[in-house]
Amino acid sequence: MVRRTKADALATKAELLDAAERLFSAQGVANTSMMQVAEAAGVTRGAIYHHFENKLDLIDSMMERVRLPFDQMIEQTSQRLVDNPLALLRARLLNIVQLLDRDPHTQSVLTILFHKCEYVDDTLPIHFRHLRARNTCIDECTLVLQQAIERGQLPASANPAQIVVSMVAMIDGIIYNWLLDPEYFNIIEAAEHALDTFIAGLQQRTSA
Amino acid sequence: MVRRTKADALATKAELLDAAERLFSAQGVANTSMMQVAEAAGVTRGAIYHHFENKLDLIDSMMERVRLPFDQMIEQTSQRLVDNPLALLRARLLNIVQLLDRDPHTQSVLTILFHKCEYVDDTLPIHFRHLRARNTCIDECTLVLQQAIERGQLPASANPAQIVVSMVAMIDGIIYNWLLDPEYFNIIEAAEHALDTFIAGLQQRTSA
DNA sequence: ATATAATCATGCATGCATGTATGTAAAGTG
DNA sequence: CACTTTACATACATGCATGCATGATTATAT
Repeated sequence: MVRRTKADALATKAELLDAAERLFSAQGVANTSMMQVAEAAGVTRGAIYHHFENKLDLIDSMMERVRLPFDQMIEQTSQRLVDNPLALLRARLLNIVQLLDRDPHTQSVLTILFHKCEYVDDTLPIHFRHLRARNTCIDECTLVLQQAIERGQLPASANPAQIVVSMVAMIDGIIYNWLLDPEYFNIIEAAEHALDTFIAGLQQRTSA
Repeated sequence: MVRRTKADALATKAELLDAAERLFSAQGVANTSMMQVAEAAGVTRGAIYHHFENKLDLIDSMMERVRLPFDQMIEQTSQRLVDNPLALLRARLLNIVQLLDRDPHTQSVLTILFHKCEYVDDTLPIHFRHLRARNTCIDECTLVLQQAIERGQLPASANPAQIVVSMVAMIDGIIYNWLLDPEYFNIIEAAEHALDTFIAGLQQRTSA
């Protein structure tokens, strides 16, 4: 087989990305060779170098396909909670783990980012995507928290930056541990319990 | 130089471990060759293979030197808080981040475990050490929480397993993010704030 | 219908990393 | 003072993985 049709080409490209996602999330990035990816996709290495410049470009394209949950959080959350900032914040953070719980692609990609990819200079563009998504998430949460303070849901003495660090760390930690062993606990229940308890603590400190 | 004295041999072995710790935490494990480690320690690769079987043995020996904070937590915490389980739990979890904040070796090793080491079959023995430490930490915290319930600090309806997942995830997330950028926030303050707020939430739910 | 360009396969060159085998000179041992 | 072992250095063999260059064949455009 040579020169398949344009639609076929797109199909093989997608299969290459699928294979990369599977292998990287299963064996690790550095531990997976281009040859393994090609074989898993049913082609040779030549096909990869036709569609992608190199390994990093392959990874980058693979990431490009999925919207990281931190990104998706912002647009997805309903607007009708705007008069209840604290509930909005809770809903948005929960949306992150809900997306992760339901979408296998997100699971694979986040597994790669958290556990199957060394954080080194070579792979910096990969992690930039991760960091950028998290930073916008942090900024967004900070804004919502300030609204919560303005509306009296939290005391004026509350430190939004400090609170956001705690809440994002909580979600990150839950995701980190759940990806290590998804059978160990239910991520939705864990996130709800953690968020609700933490928010309850914030509100108690309001009245204190 | 050939055949230095026995004391010198121990010194070079220590320098090899130091070099490995520095390079692995800076460049990643898979991205660092035995030659780089040897050069950084001022010897050749032959020296490494004399002291260690292979790369994995080198990493394992490097980990063996430090006690992971989750391990250290158990023995270190004072016993006089035994009549206040909740305070004991808080102290123990805080001890983890305090050790991390103060000890550079712990910082390097945890950086490797969290960010500079792919979680793959080849490096499984490495992560086993991490997981084992965390599991004993979880078990210990669960016990303390049950005591807190018995003493009425928490309602009988509280789910210790659920609470532990949240608290450990919180600490994990804080460590994870702090290691990414230690300048971004103060880890002690963040951990205290997160723990206190969460515990306050637990207690509020007690009275509810 | 012809020229062009796309889609991949194949082969090669190169470099790097690992592991091992061997050499060597001094330290340890009696 | 033998002579054995230790602590490394040096050298080699091997295997991969990458990147590129080229080839083959057909879709596609004009």
